[in-house]
Amino acid sequence: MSRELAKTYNPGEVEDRIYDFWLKGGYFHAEPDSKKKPYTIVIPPPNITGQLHLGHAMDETLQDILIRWRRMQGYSALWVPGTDHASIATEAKIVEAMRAEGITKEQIGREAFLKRAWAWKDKFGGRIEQQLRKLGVSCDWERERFTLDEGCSKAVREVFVRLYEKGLIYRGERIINWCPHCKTTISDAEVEFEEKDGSFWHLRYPFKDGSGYLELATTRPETMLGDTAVAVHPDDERYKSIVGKTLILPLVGREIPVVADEYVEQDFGTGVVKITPAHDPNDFEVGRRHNLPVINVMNEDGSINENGGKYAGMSGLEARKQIVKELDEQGYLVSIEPIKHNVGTCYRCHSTIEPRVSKQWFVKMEPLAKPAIKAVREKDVCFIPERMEKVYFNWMENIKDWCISRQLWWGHRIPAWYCDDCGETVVARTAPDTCPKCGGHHLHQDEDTLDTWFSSALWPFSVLGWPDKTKDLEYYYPTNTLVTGYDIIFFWVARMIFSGIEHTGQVPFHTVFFHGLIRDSQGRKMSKSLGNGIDPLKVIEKYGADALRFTLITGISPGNDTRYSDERVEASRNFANKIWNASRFILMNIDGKEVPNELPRTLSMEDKWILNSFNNLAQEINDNLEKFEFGVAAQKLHDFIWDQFCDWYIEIAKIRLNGTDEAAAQQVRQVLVWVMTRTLALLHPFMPYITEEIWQSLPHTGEALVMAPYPAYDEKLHFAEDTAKMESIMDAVRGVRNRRSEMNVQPSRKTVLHIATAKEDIFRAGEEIFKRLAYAANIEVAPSFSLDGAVTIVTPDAKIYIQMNELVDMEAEKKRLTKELETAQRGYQNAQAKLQNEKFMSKAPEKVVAGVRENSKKLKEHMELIQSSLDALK
RNA sequence: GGACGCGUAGCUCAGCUGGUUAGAGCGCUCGCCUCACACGCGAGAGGUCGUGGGUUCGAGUCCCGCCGUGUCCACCA
Repeated sequence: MSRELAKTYNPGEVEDRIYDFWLKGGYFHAEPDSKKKPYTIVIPPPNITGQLHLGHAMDETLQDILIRWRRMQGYSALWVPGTDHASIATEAKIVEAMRAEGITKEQIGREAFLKRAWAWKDKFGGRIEQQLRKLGVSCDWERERFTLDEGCSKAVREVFVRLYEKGLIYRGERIINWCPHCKTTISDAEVEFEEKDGSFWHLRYPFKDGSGYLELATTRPETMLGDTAVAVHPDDERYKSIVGKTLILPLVGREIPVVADEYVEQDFGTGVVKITPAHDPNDFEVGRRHNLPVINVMNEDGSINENGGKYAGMSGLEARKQIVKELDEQGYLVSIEPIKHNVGTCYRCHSTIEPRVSKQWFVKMEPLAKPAIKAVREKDVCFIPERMEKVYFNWMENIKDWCISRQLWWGHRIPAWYCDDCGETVVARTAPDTCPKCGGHHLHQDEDTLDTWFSSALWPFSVLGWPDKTKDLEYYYPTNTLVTGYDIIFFWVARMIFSGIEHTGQVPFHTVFFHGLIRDSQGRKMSKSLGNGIDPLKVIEKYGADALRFTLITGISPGNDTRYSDERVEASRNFANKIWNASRFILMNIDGKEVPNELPRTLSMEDKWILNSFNNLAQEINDNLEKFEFGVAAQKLHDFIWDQFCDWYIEIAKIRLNGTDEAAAQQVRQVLVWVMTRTLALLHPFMPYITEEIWQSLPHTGEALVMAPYPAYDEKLHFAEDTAKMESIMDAVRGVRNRRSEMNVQPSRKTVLHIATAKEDIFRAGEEIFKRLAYAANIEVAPSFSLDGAVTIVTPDAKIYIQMNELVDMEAEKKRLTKELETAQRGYQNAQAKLQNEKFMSKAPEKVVAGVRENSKKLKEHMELIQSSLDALK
């Protein structure tokens, strides 16, 4: 076969073709196999409304590396893909699209709305999956899931009913976070605090008995409409006498008591707090302790309701203005103080959250959190990096009940029915026909849906078939590794852990790998508002998926953020091109020849050296992947391929390839093919496309690299002696190149090298290497030479003379040698100081002492050789 | 208020349980279109590892203080 290969790698031509090849081969599909060990990852399901961004790209790349690696190692590696219905985000988008058409969801009703939503899902749900494929991810697409599909929905209902029956789900009136824009509750985790400029209104409330006023301050004056008390600290001497007295609420006229409660901070403000149980979580608690009435003064859209008297109908802001104005007019406003304070906002739309009392469904968290804390503490679930545990513990140990009902339509409808006849609440897996209490037939289902995260919390087992006892569940669960960003540790990771333990009796995964976030080249978070987002698909189009993948993992370390820049992708693209050209070189040299993919019987020094290096590499890559050190693994692969294989081995291989000895040429061809194909295997999880493409064109066994065995350390490839020899020669070559470069000798000018060494055999064997890589006309090797006026190079094992008298600047040469001597002397003295240090000798480990001793000896010899060169110049 | 991360070459970052002379990519300088690759080859310059102490035979690495920077949690009306 003869193929003209382009000088540069063209990913666009390769990627789709290779991906199709993988799909046709069914390589990504996994089934339970008793002969194999399972390895499972479930994808963090992206939102159906979402577009692929760099965060996904990194997340998926890391998972794909793990899955491909384990698959090649012989595991039954399953990667379950899927998407999340993302109730609040999706519903917002659909409502927005409807607004463009001039319709609201209320107008069309629930059923029609859901019809639209599913149509939306069908239209856009596939988009992100197609985008994922472009990255080269090896998900088992036959098992694709959706959080709102039948199986997941069944799991959701099952969980809800079980928790309800255990008393861990309840419905009650509590203070919840209300988003007036999304018109739904959100959980505490979904509230983001933002520092904003605000005002502190100092007010005074009059005593009923006319004995004056009590001064207090508030940041939300409009909530006074719902005030049902004023509180002071029980130990506060200033106010002890007034506890129990009655105040008249200005503007409203309601009589409210002064209560004593420890919640009040004496040193803050005036030490007096107005209590609005319906609109502040702390006030709610105070209200409970003192049996205060709860007066809700707010509508769903944040406007004032009928409890607000004449302010009813005004928006929150309007009411605030009007109330402040009237308070001022009537002498109740003391002062206005500007302050900065944290305001809770909705994580989706960033509207200010209005806390208000409402009847909602909650999950009782404490009993669920306890075993989940234990599982992480006892390392049944390991966090990488470990420090993320602290964040988790801090949250779990202070956990509050989880508000799970949402006033949305797109989501899992709460499986609760209310009897219109007797008011009974029925929670069931399927819709009940009759009320179990009164036998009535008039039941209506709760209008609300569940928090999106309620279904994603079940993802690791719902996608495997739970609550049914499936083969998949038995074989693939618990899953092995969860890969995600540290930003969703509360939303998702924590909730999966307690859900897994509660419902399956097992942790959902044994390891959580937290990667960092990707920032822009200036270190800023990528966001729509900044417009600094990068479209991974455009990057792939320009540089290739492999280049993007490699960029996203080079230099990363667990849990730390990284910066994206085009320059870094270019570097990865260049690396891909380097590999491409190395393979082009090999293909060129085996073209038309029968080259088996096996090691030849005899191996040269350099063959053994490269095999030894490759072997160490295999060991290191496996070790680093076990430790999730992706950045280190990528670096090692890069260095081996570029520095060792291309820059040295291929260059040296040319000697035999272009020589007259056909047996030797065949030998080196085999080594090239052997090392290249296995290096491609090592690299495959990182850069799947180019490696598969090249591997297919080289002699190989097996039908696809994606299923080829992953190289591991092999004792038979350990060649210490030849590696040391090769290093000696490489040192000498580098030394000669260095000297020639310093002296500006043209590469075309070949010179004779006189090599004085005790290891004559080694250097004689390297003759051709010197000729090719060190511009030698030929070499002379002997224990010593007596040459005048030559430039000398001193390496650990040799002293090399280059005879170029006319080019030698004696003074410069002297200076250089003196400097080199000084460096060596410093090192030697350093080593000697250690060897003479009794404490070092007695306390340092044997290995370290031996190392220093060896080093000291070498430096001594080195110094002597330099000295002799210096002497020769005089 | 609490917790955590980061501060290493001009830039972006590695550096695992402390152990010889601290690394890479990009950028820069010099020389090369050497028959795989100029998305390349060879060579080079460039670092008091934020700072002050401490532990140790030995600290970029461990401990404490400080400075700068970033993030998370809590939230005082």
